[in-house]
Order: sequence, then structure tokens, then C-alpha cells
Amino acid sequence: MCPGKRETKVPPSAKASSIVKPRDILVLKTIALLGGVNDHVQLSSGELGELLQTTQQTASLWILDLLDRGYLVRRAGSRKQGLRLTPKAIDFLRQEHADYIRIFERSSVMQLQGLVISGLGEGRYYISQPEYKRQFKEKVSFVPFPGTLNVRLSGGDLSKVRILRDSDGMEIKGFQKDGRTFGSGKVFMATINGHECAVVIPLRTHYSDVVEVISKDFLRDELGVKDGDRVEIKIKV
Amino acid sequence: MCPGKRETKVPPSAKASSIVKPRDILVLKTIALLGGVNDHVQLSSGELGELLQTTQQTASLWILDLLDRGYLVRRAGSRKQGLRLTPKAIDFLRQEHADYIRIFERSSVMQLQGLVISGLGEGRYYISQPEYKRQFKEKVSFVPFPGTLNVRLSGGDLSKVRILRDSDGMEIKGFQKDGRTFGSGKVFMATINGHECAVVIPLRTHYSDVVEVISKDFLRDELGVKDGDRVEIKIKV
DNA sequence: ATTACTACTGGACGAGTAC
DNA sequence: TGTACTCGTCCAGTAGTAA
Repeated sequence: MCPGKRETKVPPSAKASSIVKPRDILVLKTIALLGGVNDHVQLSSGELGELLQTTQQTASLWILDLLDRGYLVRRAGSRKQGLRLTPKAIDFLRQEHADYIRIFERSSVMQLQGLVISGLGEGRYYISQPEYKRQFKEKVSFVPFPGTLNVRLSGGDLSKVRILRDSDGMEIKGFQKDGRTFGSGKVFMATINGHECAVVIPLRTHYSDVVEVISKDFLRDELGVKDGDRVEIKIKV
Repeated sequence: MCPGKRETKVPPSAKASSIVKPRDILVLKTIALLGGVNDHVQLSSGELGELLQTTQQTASLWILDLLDRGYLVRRAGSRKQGLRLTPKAIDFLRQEHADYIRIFERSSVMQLQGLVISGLGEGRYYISQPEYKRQFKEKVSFVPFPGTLNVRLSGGDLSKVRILRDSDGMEIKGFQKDGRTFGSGKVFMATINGHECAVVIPLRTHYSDVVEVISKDFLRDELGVKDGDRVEIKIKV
């Protein structure tokens, strides 16, 4: 009844809507390289077409398609449109990045660098839960100190965390308590500045640039680190 | 006269043959993730089709296309074919990897790690050429010691070298002498294990996993390193 | 079991053009 | 300038099937 209208073109399944087309990689990566991760980039459909070896019309269609599917947001400009990647698109590109790390940086030791930051005391709260405590004792070779060290990872290393999510680390099962959900995660034995520790990667929550490090000791004292200090984490994968 | 024959479908221009199709990225990356970089992987067209959400027939066509264009080599198996990426394909994937490093690891300091190896005395020979010597003196802030330290980069850092090739470093122009060609390159001021140095990236030759480091001192003595030792290079980009 | 040919077709792309 | 619509073409992908 409405031939050609975009709204009527319902994706046949939920899965289909999440499917990325081969050309999506090209388009999103191009915009990312122009700075579309952190900011709007002024990019006309004609310019994009030239960059991707296609016509202005086709590039325009691609942009519309990506806008529809929530990979791009647009800010109308008087002359050129401003394009910016959504978190969904950045997420997708990070997954790609992780794939290339897997291909070219395959190694038995994953090295992460980051800065010590103050948490909100949540780590202490979580690790004090008897259910988590029990599982940690079972999986790691030490009794965890009741508190975690929060480390904010630098941009590139963030993609490596995705690899950990897919690696076979020790699983910490989630549970329910007092109507609250405690999510599941994976734990990896590691060292932080040479000191034995374990790194916790939450599985349920969305990606964050912070990992939580547990140890038998109070790491801030043991390592002599304070907020803003750089630490190096080595994980045996 | 030979309709439908692959051989008759001549690419209209040399440039066209080097063009990669969007789907190429998916196919090559999938094979790379299965280990096709270092070895043949047993992968039927049906399996590849499943991985890429398409039919066996289409996957078969894609493979034939990539074989034709020199991105894949095949080893016939009794049951399944063995597929392996060619250097051309690995090269292409490294370029992709470099793009993602550019997107997510943008930083003013590029950090490289590698192992000290013995060169063939070529570094000494090259750096002794008066023409190179003159240019080095002009570009870098020290008089180079007549010899280079060869550093073999680890897998992942290799992709970073591509970024340097495209960065605006100081250019060393190539020249001809005694009928021999001395290629051009780019020089970047850097530090190696904290010691001031310059890193030379050749432009003409094919990618190699070795970079040459020059300094005013004899670096092996100055840094106290020998073959096989790990060194850290920091380049201000 | 594989791979890969042939014929067919639907959707993607380009040209023209309106805004 | 820009963006994005309609329409016509054609090629990439599918099904069927041979080897």
C-alpha cells in the first residue's frame, strides 16, 4: 500500500536488524578515521561517495540506512551535515579491532596499561557478598582483600577486554539477593606491576573502560600507587 | 566469443584489480581468524558460507574470486580444501589493523617493542653513504654513529609501522650511485630504552618486521643490550 | 561427502532531477 | 551549494544440479 516507504520495510526478524552489511564496515570505519568517534564530522554525501568510490546518491542512501539502524546520528548543517558514530557503531568497530588484535597480536600474555582511579566503593560491596566471596575463594588461589582496585584502561587496550570476554576464563556465576541481581563475570589470574592478582570482567553490564583488580592484599599500599598512577597488568590467556 | 568465462572478464584498469570489495574484508578476516595467516586451514565452502551467513554456492564463488585475484591459495584436500592467505591478503589485513589502531589508539607517543637482532652489516654500509650521512645530519639533531641497531618488532606493532609510513616524518630522499639504487625513507625522532635515537622506516622496500635505529652512540654498548634482548622504542608522532 | 557450473531473479546501484 | 526522491538497469546471490 505504501510501496517504497522505508517505514514499511520491516526487518523480518530481530536478528536481521542487528546484522551489519559488509559495506557498513567501510562506511563506519571511514567516518571513524575522520574523527566521528568523539565528535561530529562535517561530511557531505558527495565527499563520502568519493572516499568510498561510489556516487553521491549511493552514499546518501548508505547514510540514511545507517541512521535508520542507529549507527549514525546527524546534525543538520547549513552547508554540510555533521555525522557522528553512535555507541552502537563504536561498539561494532571495537569488535572489529579486537578481531585484528586476535589475528596479529596473538600471544599467551595479554598486556594492559591503565590509570588507577577511585571507584564508588562498589567493588568492596560486591566482593563482600558471601556468594561472590565463596566463588572467588574457589577459583583464585588467594583470599581476596575486601576491596578492589579500579583501573581505567587506555583507548586501545579497551578492545582487548572483548577478547577476554570470549576467552575461557573462570566463570563467576551471577545470583539474585534481596531482589537485586548480581551479574556474572569472568576472572583471570594476572599480575599488576608484578604483584599477583586477579582481574574481573563483568559480563552482563555494558562495556566500560574500567576493570576491577582483586588481590589478597590492599593493592594501593602494597604497590604504593594512588589515583592517576599508571599500572601494568599482565594476564595469562 | 567466450561468454561467461572468467578469463575473458578483464579488469578495465590496473587500478580496478587492486580494488577490494567490501565482502573481501569479511572473508579474509574470517579465514585469518581461523589461522589462515600462518597455515592452511581446512575450510569447506559450505562452512565458510555458514560463517558468513550465505550459501555454499556464494561462498564458493567468493573463494574462486579471491583465488583469481591472488588473495588466497588453495591446497586441494581429499575432503576439504585447505585455504591460506597470501602475503597480499595479509598486507591488506594489516592495513585494516592499522586503521583501527589509528581510530582507537590515537596518541602522541607511539610505543613499539621488539627484540635486538643482528643485521647483515647493511645498516653500517648504508649509513656510511655520504649522501645519506649528509641528510641525516640535516634532519636529526646528532651525528649518527656509523652503524644501526636492528630491532625485530612483535606481531602487533608491525601494523603500527604502516601508520608511520603515512605520517609526516622527516623524509630521506633516495639516490643513485654506482648504478645502485638507495631507496628513500622516513626518519622519526624517538627514544630507545630512554636513550635519544632516530628510527628509520624504508619506503620503497616491502614491509619488513625490522626497523633500524640510529643514534650518536654505539647503542649496544650504551644500552647494554645484546641479541635477543627486548627494547622499547617511543616515537613522538 | 565435496566443488562449481548454469539459469534466473530481486535488490542494489546510478542517472536524472526536485527541493 | 547541499540532500534525497523515482525509475530503469544490471549484476550479485540463489537454486538446481552435475561432477
